[in-house]
Amino acid sequence: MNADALRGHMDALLLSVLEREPLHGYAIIEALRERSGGALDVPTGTVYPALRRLERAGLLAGEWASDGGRKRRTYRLTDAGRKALAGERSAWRSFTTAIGSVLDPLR
Amino acid sequence: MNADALRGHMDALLLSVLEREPLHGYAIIEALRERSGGALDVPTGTVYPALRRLERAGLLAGEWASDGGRKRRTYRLTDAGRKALAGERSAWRSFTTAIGSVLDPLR
DNA sequence: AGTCTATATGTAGGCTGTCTATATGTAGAC
DNA sequence: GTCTACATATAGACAGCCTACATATAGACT
Repeated sequence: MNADALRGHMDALLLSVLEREPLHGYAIIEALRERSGGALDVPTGTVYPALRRLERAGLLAGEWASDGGRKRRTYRLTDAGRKALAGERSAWRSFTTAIGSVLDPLR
Repeated sequence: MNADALRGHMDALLLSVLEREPLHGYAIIEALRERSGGALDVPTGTVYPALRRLERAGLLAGEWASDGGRKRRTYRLTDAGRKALAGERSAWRSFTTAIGSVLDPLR
């Protein structure tokens, strides 16, 4: 997976994986890997800053929790985040349609 | 169309639009707009440097031509470019499958 | 006791490709 | 003589993803 290709789609991925249940960063990385069948292996240096960014933007709400001695920051979708996710899904469809119409010789 | 979303897919678009026939930069921009039904309106400041980059990489071959007083630089796919296009198409499919598997709730 | 792996978060700095803004010039319509 | 379409190009800004590094706990294994 080319790194640049992910640009601008990271937000959609993070919001989407948090749609069903709140998760902490490490679990999000695993969820992305599992859901994509191993294709998406996003480095921590990408995910943690992105989560903070989405939190600052009000799309996620983060909260510290403890599991034994380990500290986790669990994120959940806010209402604004849920709306943003709908927008991201719609944008994704437009995007794939547009690129596909150029790339796909059948259309 | 979000600018960042295009990142890493510009090469595929340019190679693809040049697959059938050689075109010059301005015509490429129009072709992208037409093929995508207006969704793709790529600025000149993106296309011209990208074409030069692809030429440097050996995927395109450019040649100056004149139509009356107007000078055009027409680009055609090289053999390497044709191979690269096949790779880009394959990468595009993997990419949409991966993102789709996370974004699309039906899967 | 020491090492290793998995779990868990985070930052600094680099890279690179897309964008905005600007510059230059021809052709043709009005 | 002005406006729009055609045509190419560059400088600099910007954003976000990456690599590399730093830190720490838990548990297994030797």
